[in-house]
Amino acid sequence: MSRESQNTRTRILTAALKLLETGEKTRMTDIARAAGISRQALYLHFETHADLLIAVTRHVDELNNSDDLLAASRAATTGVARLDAYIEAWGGYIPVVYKVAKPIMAMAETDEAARAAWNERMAAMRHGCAAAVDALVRDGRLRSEFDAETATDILWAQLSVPTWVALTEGRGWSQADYIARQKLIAKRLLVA
Amino acid sequence: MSRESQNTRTRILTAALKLLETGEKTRMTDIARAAGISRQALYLHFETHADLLIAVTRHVDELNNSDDLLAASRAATTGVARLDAYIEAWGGYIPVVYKVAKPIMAMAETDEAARAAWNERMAAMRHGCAAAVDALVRDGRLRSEFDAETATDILWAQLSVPTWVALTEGRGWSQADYIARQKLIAKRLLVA
DNA sequence: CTCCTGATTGACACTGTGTAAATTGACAAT
DNA sequence: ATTGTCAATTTACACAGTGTCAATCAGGAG
Repeated sequence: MSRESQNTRTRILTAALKLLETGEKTRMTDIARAAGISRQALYLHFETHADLLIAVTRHVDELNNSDDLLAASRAATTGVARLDAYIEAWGGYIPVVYKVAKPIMAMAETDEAARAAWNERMAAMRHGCAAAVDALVRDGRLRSEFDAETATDILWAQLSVPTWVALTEGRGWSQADYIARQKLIAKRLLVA
Repeated sequence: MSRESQNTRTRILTAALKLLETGEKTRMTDIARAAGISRQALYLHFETHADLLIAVTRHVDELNNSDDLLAASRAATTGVARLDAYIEAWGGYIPVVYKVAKPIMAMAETDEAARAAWNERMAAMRHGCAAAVDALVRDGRLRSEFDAETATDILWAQLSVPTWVALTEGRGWSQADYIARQKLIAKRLLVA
């Protein structure tokens, strides 16, 4: 809790983040070595491995002012503009958060805390989708074949991290391709 | 290789499949106990845990005559009919294969053999998507905003297992909803 | 000086995968 | 009936990684 321990905590988060970004292993041993402390000392700052990685994602959110991302799309006037802005914002943030999110997604299979943290994140993302869909509804421009909730589900799945991974890492889409095509897809699916 | 060992091998696969289908743990110990042999004896039949699970997926494919699934969509005359038939066939097969595929997907993060097996499966699935898109091209009904390869990528990502998981398990879509909506989505995205 | 706090070290428990050596058991050949 | 063979099996072990515990050290605040 002291100033000193805060520094160490930040040092750990920074070291772990660096490992994650360079794609290196992030076992407790590796993180400890990277942070210049003993493995056991990590447990003074974080309950478990999962808790540490979750804290890193929060740290990344802070470093990138992730809240500001939503502000941009909220500022849009029309529903269509808002949809575009949201895809631009979230789609651009995925590559930033992915390297940190990847081990958490993997852990989510077995670890309850990791699963909860990831679900929370996905719920927040769906919230953004719902806001865009609602804006379309207000403009009277949501396609009639889907109700608002179904449309939100579709957009949410379309913008999910696994889909991004499949198209960029799996199929070689550039980030620019990804954003441009997702905008096209979303408009075709949802906008009347 | 003997008749006897084939029986044991099949017994192991059957036991493992049953565990997977009931959602129980599938550590080597669990599979061995379910098959009525010692854990170590499993290694006489399968090199590693991953190899065993991969063999189970192949076993499932055989039990369900997975090749016949494609036959149905190949028989379709028009491109649109083929697209529908493919979504029906593959979309219906996902819940069958998912319970077995899930641990393989999880293992794919760390295990090379699991990753290769899963990638192969996804490549085969994409092949089916490509065939449907090509049929649309032949009919001159593929939307002009995407070329055939991009359209295939989009369909492939749309029909991916993670997307199915998100919409059914994550959002509560029934299997019937899933199939019907995916058909709508695919037609809207790809058919002129 | 003493107390407090964070960090360190070394040892250990636990889970799960994979390996090695010794043993069993069935069956065929003589 | 005896022996040899070979697959199948079991007991025991090695290894990696997480998390826990106890004893100790170093430095600053009172």
